[in-house]
Amino acid sequence: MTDLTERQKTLLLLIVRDHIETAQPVGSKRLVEHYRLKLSPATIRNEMAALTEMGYLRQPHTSAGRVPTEAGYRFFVSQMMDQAVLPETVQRTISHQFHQSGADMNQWMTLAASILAHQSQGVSVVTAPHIEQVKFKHVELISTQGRQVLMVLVLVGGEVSQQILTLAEPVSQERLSQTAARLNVLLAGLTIDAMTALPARSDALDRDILTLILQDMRRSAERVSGEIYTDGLSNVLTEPEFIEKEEARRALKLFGEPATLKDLLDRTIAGGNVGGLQVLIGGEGVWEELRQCSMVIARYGVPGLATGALGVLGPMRMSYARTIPTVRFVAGLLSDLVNDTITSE
Amino acid sequence: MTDLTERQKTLLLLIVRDHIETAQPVGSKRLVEHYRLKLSPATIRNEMAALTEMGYLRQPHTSAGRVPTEAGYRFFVSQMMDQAVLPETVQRTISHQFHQSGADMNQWMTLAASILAHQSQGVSVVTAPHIEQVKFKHVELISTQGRQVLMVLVLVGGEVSQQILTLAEPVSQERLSQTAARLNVLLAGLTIDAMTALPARSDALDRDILTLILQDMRRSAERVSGEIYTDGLSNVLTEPEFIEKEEARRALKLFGEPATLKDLLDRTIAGGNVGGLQVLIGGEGVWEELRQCSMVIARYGVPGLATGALGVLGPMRMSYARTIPTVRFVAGLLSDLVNDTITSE
DNA sequence: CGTTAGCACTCTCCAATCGAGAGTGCTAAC
DNA sequence: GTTAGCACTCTCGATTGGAGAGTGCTAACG
Repeated sequence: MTDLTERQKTLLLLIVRDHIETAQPVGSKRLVEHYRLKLSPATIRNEMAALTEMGYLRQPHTSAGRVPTEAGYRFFVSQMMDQAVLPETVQRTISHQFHQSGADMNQWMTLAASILAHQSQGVSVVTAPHIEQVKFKHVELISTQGRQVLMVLVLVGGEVSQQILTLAEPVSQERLSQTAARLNVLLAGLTIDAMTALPARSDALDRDILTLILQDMRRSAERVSGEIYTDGLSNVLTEPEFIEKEEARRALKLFGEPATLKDLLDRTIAGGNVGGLQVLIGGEGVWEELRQCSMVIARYGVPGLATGALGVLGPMRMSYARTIPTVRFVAGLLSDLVNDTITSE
Repeated sequence: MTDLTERQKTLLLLIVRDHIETAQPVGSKRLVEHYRLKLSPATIRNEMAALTEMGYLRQPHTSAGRVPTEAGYRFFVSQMMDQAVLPETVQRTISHQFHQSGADMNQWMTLAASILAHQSQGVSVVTAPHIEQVKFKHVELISTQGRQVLMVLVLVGGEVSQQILTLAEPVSQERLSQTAARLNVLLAGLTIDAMTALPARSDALDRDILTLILQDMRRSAERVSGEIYTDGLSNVLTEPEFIEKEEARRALKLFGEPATLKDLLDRTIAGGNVGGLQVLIGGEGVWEELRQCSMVIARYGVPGLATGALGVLGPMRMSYARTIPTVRFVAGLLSDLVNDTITSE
């Protein structure tokens, strides 16, 4: 890594860049001509041989050009990381889109997924921010008919869940409202732990509802991330490396199943600090299905309060120069938005 | 259509069936051997020539076997329609899965999409049931902090929407609760029309909230169907006809965009009677993107109250014998579920 | 008259072949 | 350290030549 000469470094970067653009193995001659190097092809060949020796390049067959290995990409990305910036015009366009959309989490997520997919020409995933410390805020009980009751539960942070429950016997709306009012006072701002520590309620209805509330809150706490938004699935098929359907199918399948996807996103970036960007190249030897792919992922939100994850999946040959700053920028934007809506609690 | 002899009919059905199974053009010899026909290949050839003449079959090239045309498939499907039944064991398994899942619309939709995709090996789409006559049921106003207020709106039928709004100035939770209570009494059971006919409210807060409620209800009314659930996207790539990536890509793209998808589903089956099944073969000359595909779609729910749509997309060569009864069965199941939760209103 | 055997014909598919082109590694000279 | 020259290797595309499958037609058969 460090034992590369300056010339080797620039050469390696050029090769990776060229291969990302053309999807073709890059040869010495092409390199010289295309980038007007002040060196002869023969010299380049020597350097390329050295880089191959060191594991940064690979030849698909004896006489094709060179192709970056995962190590090669990794080097490229490490250079990119602290340098790539999104053009200001693009930044403004994106910001604009966000500010123009409603103040609705759902829309933000969809928009973020759409922007990521478009900019990167890859498949995007965004998980809704998840409140890390689940706290009760408000409950509402609405009688629908007979024994059916609609329970709407609001958590601190604005997460809302609804559930239809069937009581043992019909209960009037009046009594339901009283129960809700009672619980709202009693439970205001409590965490799960605080609620379980509460003495048992004498009223049977109170007890039942309380149990359901706890159940809902636990379910909410279990989720490491919220709902999943994805976009750009069809981009998978445009990439030349996915002519081999089997590879494409695997990756696509991974992304078609929200559960797996969420798992992947959560696990790779678990506990990751917000703002930090992570680039997974070639599945990092762990995810067989992603052997040919790369992912750029990041966490966003307010640590300790509410965070979510977002990322882009593409071929290993994806345009990092474009994707990395975009992911970073959108993550920042979402963090701000989350911050604005959350900190007021 | 009617001028087919009995023998031609059985032959045509066999050919379509065989081609669906093997994905290969079917020849006269194979047909005789594989189905132990009491005829010689030569006779079959004559009949096949006739069927080709009539437009039910097609030869990809001079000397390949025959392949069904869209008309051929259509004939096959029309035979299938009132005959195909889902094995009882499968029916039970599916019912079981539904009854085991929670009484949650969200879960039902996901489950339905998953079952359809699995059974048919195609891509499934399900739209949540949509209340056709939007009526107010309940509103809840919850102060989050300062001027931010969370409004939860419940419509008759259980549809819930939430929205964060920012008031001109801070308002106490007490005042919000009063406002909500007042509106709940005033608006109970009203339709959009009835609400607009209401005399203007004197209280400014009442007026603002009322406007927002109306806005939400209108938005809800505009949607012909609810949220979209889909599954089995990766199945697209397993089908041999999608080796030609371009076709696959088109169809996939169509399904990747919820908006388009919803439009397609709604338009094809708009006003269709619940229970009726519709089979779109080869895009019916209208949808260019689906030239190679077929869709089996149905509406479910309670007409005039709440209906949704569901369907399966696959290659034109899809297993109708499997897909048609599955779609029909799942539609029936969902109708029952919707009926159970809705009629009690 | 419907059915069947036989046969010539057509077309695809596959494998083998071949030459062009690209790129390399090595050696020797600058 | 850099470069020119050259022999070598390997892929890719076009071409070719069966093999195989399936057809349509004709003539014979019951």
